[in-house]
Amino acid sequence: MKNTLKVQRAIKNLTQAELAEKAGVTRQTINYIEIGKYIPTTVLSLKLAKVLGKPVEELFILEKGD
Amino acid sequence: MKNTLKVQRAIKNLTQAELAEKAGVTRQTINYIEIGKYIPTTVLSLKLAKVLGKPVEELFILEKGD
DNA sequence: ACTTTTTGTCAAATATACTTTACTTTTAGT
DNA sequence: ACTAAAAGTAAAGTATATTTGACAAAAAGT
Repeated sequence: MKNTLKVQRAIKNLTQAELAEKAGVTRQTINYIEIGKYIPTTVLSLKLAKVLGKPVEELFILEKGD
Repeated sequence: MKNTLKVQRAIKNLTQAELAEKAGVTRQTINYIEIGKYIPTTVLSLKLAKVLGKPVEELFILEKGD
């Protein structure tokens, strides 16, 4: 699964730390998700979608292997 | 977080086992998610959304405590 | 009532999300 | 070049998602 977090963050002009705070997780969690090391739970992806103003499907995209 | 899986399954006339198979997980996983015992990963909720033909936000809804 | 399908549940094992703390590297601003 | 902010990374610990196998309860079909 790939994601567009970096771009969406840029659009909203948010740092990883700021996004983390708004989503209620740590900065490292956001960093790892952005890099693809972690797959977030659905609760977290819904929160990120809410904060970033985009549907989950625009933030996270399934890939071949998934 | 609450979910509408049971209703969506009914609309598509799918058993838990059938939905599980289409999503590539076990029947127990679907059962636990439906009952609220498990929060699925984003990969799984995207797959469920795909199979059920509804956006993630319609299948899973954030609640107060989340 | 009987049988079959579907759903609920449990326990043990494995994988991985998330936290905390801390340090390094990169980027941006002056 | 210097400084500060932002992003990347890592290890250890905790929590929880998912699997497997198996059985009980409930629902549906005949």
